[in-house]
Amino acid sequence: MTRPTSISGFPEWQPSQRMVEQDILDRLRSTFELYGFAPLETRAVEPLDQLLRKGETSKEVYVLRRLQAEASSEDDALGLHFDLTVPFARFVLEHAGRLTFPFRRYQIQKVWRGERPQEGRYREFLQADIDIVDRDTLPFHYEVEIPLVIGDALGALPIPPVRIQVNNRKLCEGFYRGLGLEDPEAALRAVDKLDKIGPGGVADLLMTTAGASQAQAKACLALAEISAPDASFADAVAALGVSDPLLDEGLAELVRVVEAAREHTPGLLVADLRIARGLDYYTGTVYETLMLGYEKYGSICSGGRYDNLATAGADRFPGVGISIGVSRMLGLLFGAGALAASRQVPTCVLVAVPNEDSRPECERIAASLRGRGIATEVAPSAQKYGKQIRFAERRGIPYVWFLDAGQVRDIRSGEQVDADATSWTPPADDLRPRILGAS
RNA sequence: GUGGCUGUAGCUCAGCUGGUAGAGCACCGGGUUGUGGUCCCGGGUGUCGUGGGUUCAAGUCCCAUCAGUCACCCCA
Repeated sequence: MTRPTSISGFPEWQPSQRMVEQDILDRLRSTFELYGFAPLETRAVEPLDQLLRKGETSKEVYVLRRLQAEASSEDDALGLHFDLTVPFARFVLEHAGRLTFPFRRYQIQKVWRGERPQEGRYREFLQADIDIVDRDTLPFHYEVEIPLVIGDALGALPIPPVRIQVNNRKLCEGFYRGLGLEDPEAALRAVDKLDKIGPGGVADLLMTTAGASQAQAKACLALAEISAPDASFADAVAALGVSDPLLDEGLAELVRVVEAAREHTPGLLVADLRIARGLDYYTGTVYETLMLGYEKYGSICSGGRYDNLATAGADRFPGVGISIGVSRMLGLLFGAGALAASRQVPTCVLVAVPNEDSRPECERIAASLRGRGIATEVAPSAQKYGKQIRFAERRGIPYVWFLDAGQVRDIRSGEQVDADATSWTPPADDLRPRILGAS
């Protein structure tokens, strides 16, 4: 049989990496719950029409089909969800009667997209998503809160510092409207490419795809180039001399987001009027997040305000949410050698086995340590002690227990002390694997 | 999904214009009838991504495919 190989876009971490991931998920969960978000898991599949409802390109959705199924009815076709926001919107509509609003939930699950994989881009990946929805109307202050939660959540991780870039759809659309542009959506898409194709490229695109005149393109670019860590961006926008009610509304909102973040975590957030976001369902604040030093990898966490995602008949559930690309974040940092676990296994203590007759006694030692929360395993065979120490060393297990000597050895320092299995405790730092990264 | 680049040992790589594979590190065994990491001696551990083709002969040339990566697209 030929050796199996990996499948493009479906990453599998090594156990030591999975320990890092689990640690990170624990911390995210902890922060989310600290803010009162309730856990939710939705099924992996949604009806295809639900998934494609919001203009998603159908090509990137994996469709579910049984091997034996006849190539027939596409009405009941199922697809794997490509994000957690759309399934959540469906869940809210379906269970609105049982939920209390405003409803805030976090959801950490795999999602699937049929895109061409690259570094940090996968076909199966993990997202950690938070959303707040309310019935009929959603107070604006939740758009202020979301980036603060994320700032805390990411700030508690052993990753480089992050910068959340924020913009507001109302601001952009109001500006474009005030400018007299026909197609604000096209203008947004063009402006979004500023980093990639530069001002000249964006100007061309604005004129060819958004029907902008040279003057209008110039104004759009001037807007897009505005960026500030505080409310000063509002003056810069005002100086462009465009007036529109929606623009004013967006400006006021963005000022509130920026100022609140400045108080909560200075340096966390910056108003960046080039941020557009491809998704068309955003209607207010939009967020993107870069890791400092890893800007070229793009956003690891994005989201925004949406007003029409969870809507059915007269029921409207506007929401705001953001999603951390856990797999992307980890993949990039693993690849850069910027994140690792201090050992390959959870084991803290290896009990050396002097001879097989003593194995039961070794197991008793191990049980005693485990009983006090110390991860312990017993050596696989009664080899020479050197070999057993090596077994521990190769896995990064910090301590080896010697039954006959009644001692435990820190194999990193070589320090060996008398120890009693009913009372010995390792330093807190050694109890579990440490995560080595930029924290 | 479209196009480009890459694919040799666990890792980093060498292998010229075709002549059945090498280095460093890692790893394994021994020196050390039992407390490792230094040192000494010994060991290549490999379907040259995979499958075809050309050839007397393919790691090397051709085709396909898979995987990785980059750009487009899109986005976490």
